[in-house]
Amino acid sequence: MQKIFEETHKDANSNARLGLLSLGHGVVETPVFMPVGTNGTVKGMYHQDVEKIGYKLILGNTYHLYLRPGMEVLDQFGGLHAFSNWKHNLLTDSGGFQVFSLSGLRKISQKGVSFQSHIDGSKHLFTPEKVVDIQKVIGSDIAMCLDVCTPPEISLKAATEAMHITHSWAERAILHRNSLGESFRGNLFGIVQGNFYKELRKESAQFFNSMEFPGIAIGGLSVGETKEQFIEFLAYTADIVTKEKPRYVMGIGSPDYILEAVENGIDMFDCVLATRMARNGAVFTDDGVVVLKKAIHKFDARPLEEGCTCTACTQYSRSYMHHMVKTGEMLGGMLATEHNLTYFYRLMEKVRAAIAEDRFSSFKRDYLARFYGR
RNA sequence: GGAGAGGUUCCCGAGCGGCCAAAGGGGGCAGACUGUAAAUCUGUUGGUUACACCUUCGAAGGUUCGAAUCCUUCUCUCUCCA
Repeated sequence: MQKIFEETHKDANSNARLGLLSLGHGVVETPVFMPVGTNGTVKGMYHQDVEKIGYKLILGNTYHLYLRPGMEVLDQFGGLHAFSNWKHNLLTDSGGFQVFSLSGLRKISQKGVSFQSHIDGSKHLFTPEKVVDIQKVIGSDIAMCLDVCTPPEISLKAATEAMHITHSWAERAILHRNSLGESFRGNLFGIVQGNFYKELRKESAQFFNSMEFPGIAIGGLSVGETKEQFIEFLAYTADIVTKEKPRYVMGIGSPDYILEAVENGIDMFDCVLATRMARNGAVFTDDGVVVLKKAIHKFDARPLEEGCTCTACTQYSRSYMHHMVKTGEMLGGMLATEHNLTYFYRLMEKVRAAIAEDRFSSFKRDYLARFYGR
């Protein structure tokens, strides 16, 4: 197994760390936030602008891309990089989360997960092997194992069963990856599950520590639990997952969740929040979230955030952004998305600088105090 | 001048004797959004001393136990004919 991660600095007063993640389409500095581009596009953004902000690693989604445009199209174009003209790294989620969020349409068995398309209702089966195959065609630099993600407050029995299926699927995914040899060029990551039971989290983390995965994700968080639960289980799980490999918490977040993860030594995270909230008219700033549709911005000539380099902040006022949002113009969502992605990129730059200077914990405390207006 | 249609809560618009403070949109306001079935969804939108009362369906008067709904007059708008 090839080593793709190198820790370059460890914060003196917390578990936060800096690292370099070497992937098929370039090196990525960690901790890193990855924008989500489910359908081969970060909604509302040109790839060139995502790149210009500085992002070198974005997400795609196996489930969505498999349904549309389908494997034949992606195969013809030689993968998603060429098809979507994205020159940097791609991480694809396995569809495990869709298995969870589209739960009304799916059925899980030891064999795999059968589900109905949310688009046309057609029936499909995902097995751990098939999901590896799909991500091979997509050309993912990081591919995720098919897993079973579960919501909070399920029984120990149900959580155990879901975890065991996740583990057996991981073993099969590894075997299948190995059988593909050189033709599978991505890095297959395992996903720790275990719901909100510490004994299961421990078992799952140890299981994945022992497996031949180049990176490990902590899954099953940010699925509807309280923030206290999130913090508790993040810290507990992160403490057990090996520090030799890149560690990825899936599906976060907001600045508080991200900083919490970084403090626990997490290297990677992705979230739709930045882009979705932008499309719904809310932008992030160091002073908190600004809801653009509010009348308070109607005559405000200031930019969204002083000093921000994005298009909205350098060329338009809050008043204009308010107008864009109120009128439902496409440009509003586009500008807000670019702003939010710029915001999160700069936040991560500040995070990395703080770690480099061994002051992450105070940075986190001060940042959140300002963000939440205290 | 003649004939017809119509004036409903911020706007459009349903209602055509009681279940109407009045459907449904829109707009406004508030909230949610965390491995994207989301440029989406939810709540709220006359007043108050609030499981009740008050004011409200162009205006005034009338019929009725009861009227946004029926009658009379007035007023305004629109369409057609002169």
